[in-house]
Amino acid sequence: MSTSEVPQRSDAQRNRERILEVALAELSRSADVPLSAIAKKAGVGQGTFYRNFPNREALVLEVHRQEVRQLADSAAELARTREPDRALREWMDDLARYATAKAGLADALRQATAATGGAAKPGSHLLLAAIELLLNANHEAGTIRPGVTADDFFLAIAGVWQLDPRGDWQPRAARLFDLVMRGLRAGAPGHE
Amino acid sequence: MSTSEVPQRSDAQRNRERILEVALAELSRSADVPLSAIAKKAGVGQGTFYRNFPNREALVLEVHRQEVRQLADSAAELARTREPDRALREWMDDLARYATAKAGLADALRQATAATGGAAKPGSHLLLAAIELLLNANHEAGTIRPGVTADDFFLAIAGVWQLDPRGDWQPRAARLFDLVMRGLRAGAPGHE
DNA sequence: ACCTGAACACCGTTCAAGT
DNA sequence: ACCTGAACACCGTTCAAGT
Repeated sequence: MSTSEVPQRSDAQRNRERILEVALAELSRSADVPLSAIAKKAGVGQGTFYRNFPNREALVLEVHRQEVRQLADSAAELARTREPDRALREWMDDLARYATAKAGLADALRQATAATGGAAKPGSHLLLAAIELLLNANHEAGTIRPGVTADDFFLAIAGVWQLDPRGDWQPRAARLFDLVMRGLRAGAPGHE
Repeated sequence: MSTSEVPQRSDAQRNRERILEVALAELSRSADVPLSAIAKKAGVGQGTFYRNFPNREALVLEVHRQEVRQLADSAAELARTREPDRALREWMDDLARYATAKAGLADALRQATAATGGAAKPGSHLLLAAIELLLNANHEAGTIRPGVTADDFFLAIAGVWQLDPRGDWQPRAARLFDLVMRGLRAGAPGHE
């Protein structure tokens, strides 16, 4: 989709990039920065902002899409270069870092998708596919029980979105992941 | 606090109750109903609304407090009347029903508390204490491993807030709870 | 003591005018 | 083709005037 667009004028392209850059930084901090503040920091007028993103939701979804892609890439990379169980744990740690560093973005996404009644989150398919790589490697290695879907797993670690970025979230995250891993290992061939 | 207030004029009291009633219904549906719509449906002017709740956050927190109290009561009741493991599971089902029936409220709460940088959610202490009753009963019965705190447990089932109220959430919730229970049982004295 | 609704501020979104 | 900023609509919050 967005890769097959007509080439833009270079100044227009730079405007779009600057908006996204500023939006990522601002939304990570807080879900309710005014769009006018983002436009101003990016050095563009309101009109230019709305030319690129027709509304708040479109902006949030695009920022989210980029971030999710990185998480997916990271999962694929870990699945390729680490032992299965180590890969899974490291990716969970990545996710916890992401969820706490960009808590505002998660809120913004929830608001944006809730408003329209449920615009599918872009890239979630990509992310689930990458998680599946991690899970499959573990299934094959016998480190976790079969029959656990990427969706199951993602739901089980959803607690990361609840962690308080300003607090001492690391030990809470660690305890969550330990509990989930225990649940995944229970009944695995290479276990018990 | 709010129980030791000066008695209100009865019409004022009824106004407050009506506002809360309408707010619960509206916020359950969607987190971003205008406060003016709530005031209108409750049949009061803006001023009366703001006399009772100085801002959006105050309203959301109060509605949330009432709902959380019910969830806590339900946990205590189940802990008293059911076998430990059965009680825990039924309460999780309650929670899933709550989270899907009142999804908007959960969003509203997140927005309200995020806005002020982190107003403590009222009643969460109450809720965690009630969860502890459920967990302790299970620890004593040997149905789950010791060393799991109410906080751990609540984080592990946080996926309920991710369930789509318009979709087929029951099976997803069931799979989540099964996975969490497996994690809790692993290493329990009465197991393995 | 409590109520109402008009008034004000702020943010999302649009659009006329410019290059 | 793209940009700017003023203008408009809507919602949160306040407040003067009423009972």
